Amino acid sequence: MDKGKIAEILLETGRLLELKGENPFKTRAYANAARAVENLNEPLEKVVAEGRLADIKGIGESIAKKISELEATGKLAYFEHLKASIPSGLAAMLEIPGMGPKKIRTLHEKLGIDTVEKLEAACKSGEVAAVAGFGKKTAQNIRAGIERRRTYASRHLISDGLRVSEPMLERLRQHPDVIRCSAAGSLRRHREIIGDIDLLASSKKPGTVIEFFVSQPGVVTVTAKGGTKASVILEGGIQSDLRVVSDREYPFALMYFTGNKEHNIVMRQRAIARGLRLNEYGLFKSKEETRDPKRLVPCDSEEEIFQKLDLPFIEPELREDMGEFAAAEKDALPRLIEWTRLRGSLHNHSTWSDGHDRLEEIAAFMEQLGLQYWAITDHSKSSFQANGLDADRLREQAVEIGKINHELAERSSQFRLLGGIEVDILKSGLDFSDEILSKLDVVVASLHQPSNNEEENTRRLIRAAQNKYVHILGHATGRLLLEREPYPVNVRAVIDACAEAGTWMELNCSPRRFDLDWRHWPYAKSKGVRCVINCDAHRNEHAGFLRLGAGMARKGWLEAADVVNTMDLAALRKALKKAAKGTERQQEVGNG
DNA sequence: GCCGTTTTCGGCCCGACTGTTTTCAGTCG
Repeated sequence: MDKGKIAEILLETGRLLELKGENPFKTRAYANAARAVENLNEPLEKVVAEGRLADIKGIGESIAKKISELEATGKLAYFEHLKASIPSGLAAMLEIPGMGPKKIRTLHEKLGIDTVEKLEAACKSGEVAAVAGFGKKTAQNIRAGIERRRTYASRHLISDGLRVSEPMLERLRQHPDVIRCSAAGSLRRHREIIGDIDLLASSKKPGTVIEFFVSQPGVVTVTAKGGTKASVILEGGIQSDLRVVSDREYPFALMYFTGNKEHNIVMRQRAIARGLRLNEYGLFKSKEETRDPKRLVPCDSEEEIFQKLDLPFIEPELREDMGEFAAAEKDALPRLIEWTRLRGSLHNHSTWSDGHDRLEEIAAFMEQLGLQYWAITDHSKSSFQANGLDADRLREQAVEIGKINHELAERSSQFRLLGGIEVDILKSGLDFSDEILSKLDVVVASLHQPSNNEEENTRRLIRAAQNKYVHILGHATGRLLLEREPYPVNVRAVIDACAEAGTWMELNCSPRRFDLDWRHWPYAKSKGVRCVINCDAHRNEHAGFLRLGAGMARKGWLEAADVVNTMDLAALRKALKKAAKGTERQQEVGNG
């Protein structure tokens, strides 16, 4: 059983225990253990086999046993019993905003409510409002919550979040009473999926800023409004929370609300270990929780707060409690890539297959953006639904690209199109022969018709990676965020194969993909696999994905040197001569 | 249920907001 599934079961176990009214620290222990499993940096079966489970922080004797059982049998008796003892509808109710384990339990005990439908009916009939501790308002809110959940998903692509948050921030910035403001939370950490948009502002007049915020265009509903905090639902269904603090508190609040939760806990513990106390209002010289300004250790920026806790600045993207503290202690934090270092994209489409823009339009647009190169890698013939190219059309396209490049050269432009293909990885091998592939500038190999069999998919990808004319493995797991799970594949084995063959891996920066996932990049990097941040552009505006992709690469701890398309055109052309790469390797061996 | 270079028992991050209370519980982040 893979670790993702095991983590899921542990998480679910914790949730069920919550519904049972278990000690909250016990329920949290399951969530922590799930996280520890998820973030494990080596094969779970190896850790289990060597009896080292309980050595992992967050996993003790009891949960170690449960993980072993899951690993060995694929089942957990404890979990099955637990699940059978709790109506499945109760767990579903946890998803309703405002409904926590206590309320769910109360309603279940008092009214026998065990499904969302019954809950809705009981709210309507007034039964819920009559229960002690509940009231009309609560019943109303529950109904609204159910309704809202039906209308809007509570998870959103980061691109959707940025689209509404950036103009909102811009308006806040221009408000005369706003001193500083920023996105915080998962958006600032650049998670691929966000639940809501957290915004933070500093002001001497928080009330006016809150009023301004809730009256913004695009605000559909105000769900909460106080003196320093408000929550709204924006058009499109994204929730946005604004907190307003004093400017002195701002850096502390920014740090606090950027999180993530686990990162913050470590920060607080570091403060406590130094006889200090950290919260969203400040860093205080006190052993007790306090907001006493006389005890404040003043800090103007997040940098200073980190400094006071003996740490270098940790970039928001790294604040996931996934090794950033250990790296910071060793002064080994990466110098993260900046998106402005990117010179082009090596996987894109045109009207020759399923893209929106013509070659000359693409060249003009990308040149204008100041990029140095843009590879045209349309689909290969087996992707007939995408109007894939056969060998003849591929040749014709190469001629067209040649003409455009010739014109560019004539007027001394530094920009060039590169010719290539996104070749399908079929069951039988690649969709084009080596002979054809060998003539192209850029070959991206992608699996578009995966099987349900992990070994088969893995084998196909590895074979493609080993082909000496394949430069890049495209979107290696095939996931579509919020739409489609990745196909089953042993990602580590594929990474290992790419490392071995010197094949680059794509970080597909379409916001629906972000594939390979940022969580895999530290491993890929450790193996020496280089990353290509590719737009997979189907229209010119998709060039903007480069910025999002760089954000994801940052989350994956990547530096400019790890990313192929930070190279200038001349260096890239050299690197693309994959046959030459093989030669280089041989030479290295020969020389070594 | 986990954890410990002051601890193998007694902690475990903590404040804002809401609604139902009139001093607090539940939820959320």
